[in-house]
Amino acid sequence: MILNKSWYKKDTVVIARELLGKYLVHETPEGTTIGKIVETEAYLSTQDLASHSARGETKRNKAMFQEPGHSYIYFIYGNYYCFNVTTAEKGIGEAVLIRALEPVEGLALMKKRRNDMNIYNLCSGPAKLVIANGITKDLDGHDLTEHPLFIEDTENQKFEIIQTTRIGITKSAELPLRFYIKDSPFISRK
DNA sequence: GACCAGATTGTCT
DNA sequence: GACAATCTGGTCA
Repeated sequence: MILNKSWYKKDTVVIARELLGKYLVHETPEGTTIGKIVETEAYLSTQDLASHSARGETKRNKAMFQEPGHSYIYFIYGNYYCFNVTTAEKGIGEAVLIRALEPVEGLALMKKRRNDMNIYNLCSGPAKLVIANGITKDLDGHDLTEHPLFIEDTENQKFEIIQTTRIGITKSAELPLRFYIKDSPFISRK
């Protein structure tokens, strides 16, 4: 079942935790890929200088200020895209970065896109999972309750959640806003 | 118009 | 473990 709009109406940090274990599904002409979310990071509006929204809305981060439950995809380091789920009310500017997935379906397609045979290296990083799932900038601002890109609920699963500091940032690096499933071999970094 | 930092990855040591 | 590659948006260093 696709997570509906009302599911996204809660605190960004709560969503970051609850997205763990959910399925990210992308349907393309080449086939469908599904990955279980095993690692996320929350980016807040205020008191979070690492967030793109810290200095207000611009053309680039526009999607971040939409209603919750949309995608925010941005280009970084000249080569890569990162995929976020928007949260918080329209105009606030918060989001959850999806950092790693456990491949569930469409493994052959993911391998083809990633040019790599090792499943532990297919989606173990924010830019890697974007490539493996064929996500493009065209999907920036996409409503994640609609096809072809959406997040699906899963059966109740039991796992322990680890909360720690975020990765790859210099500002507000001390904030404990990163979450991942304990002992998952598919996360980006320990 | 120019300059610089950046929510990363792959490659080399 | 260290660092280069690569380019766009935001700021004016």
